[in-house]
Amino acid sequence: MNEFNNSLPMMLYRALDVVMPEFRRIFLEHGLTEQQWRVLRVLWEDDEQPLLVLAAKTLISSPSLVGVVDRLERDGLVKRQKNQQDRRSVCVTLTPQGAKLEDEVSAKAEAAYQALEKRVGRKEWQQLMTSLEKLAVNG
Amino acid sequence: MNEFNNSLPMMLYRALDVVMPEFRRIFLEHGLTEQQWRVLRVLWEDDEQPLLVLAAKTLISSPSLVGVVDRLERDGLVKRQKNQQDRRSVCVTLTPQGAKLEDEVSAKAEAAYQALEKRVGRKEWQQLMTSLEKLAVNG
DNA sequence: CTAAATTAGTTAATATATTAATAATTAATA
DNA sequence: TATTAATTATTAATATATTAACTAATTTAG
Repeated sequence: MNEFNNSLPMMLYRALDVVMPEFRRIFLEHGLTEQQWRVLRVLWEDDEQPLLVLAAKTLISSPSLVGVVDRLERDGLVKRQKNQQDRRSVCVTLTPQGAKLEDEVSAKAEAAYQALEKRVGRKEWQQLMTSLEKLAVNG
Repeated sequence: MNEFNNSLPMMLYRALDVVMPEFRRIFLEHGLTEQQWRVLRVLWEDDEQPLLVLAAKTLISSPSLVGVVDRLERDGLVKRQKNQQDRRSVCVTLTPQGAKLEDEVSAKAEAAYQALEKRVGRKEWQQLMTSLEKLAVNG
């Protein structure tokens, strides 16, 4: 069992299991799922992006993202806009309501993130990030 | 964008996105999903385990695991057995068919895993594992 | 010993993931 | 330029994730 339990994929899954619940709880307090938050998080940084770009930046596959954006649109947080240059493309944009949500959520999320970083320790944090970076490249 | 893109959670997700597709392809060749494989993988190592223990070892939540075991049972790979000592508990057991599958899948999965380890490099691999281990503990 | 708290497994409701396929465009090429 | 190929978003089918609630069985506390 030890082998499987300590395999790289399981270690990665375990890391996420340890880290994410607190963030999800914060998101839920504002009626957001983790994926919905990811989309908003990207749009807050840089509004008005094609769905495909959004998919890449949020690491959400296109088929999944369609649904996520559907529900964000249903809740009045984003809207779809057709691109006139390339009519295949759809731009996702924040509504005023979606933009406003940033203030309410980001502070808490940022605080939790800082607390996590502190808990892990700066040195260990850097080591982990460096390793993950390398894996993403030559994995 | 850079901040979010390089946040710990996103780095972890990206690592999994890089690592898992190849394994999933192998599992799919044998009609298995990743989660179904995880359950079998644990049972191959140690057959006949309560659902709750299986949930812990596979990192699949109980509600999800119920469905995974349902489908494994539907496909004749495992069966449920009621525990007479504690009638709340349900033991999940391999069928002969489920046990047989090990030979067909494990070799390929193991080969892919070794290849990955080689690609990453022993030293970097160890570093990453150590970091993930620490995160799992004090994250 | 019994009522209350706990535990194992499950169901329910909703959201997301995965793979394959499709419609509508746009780009590429013979 | 008439087609073929590639691209963007989407749908479809199935499987899984998440949170809450619920049932049955077992413990625990009083």
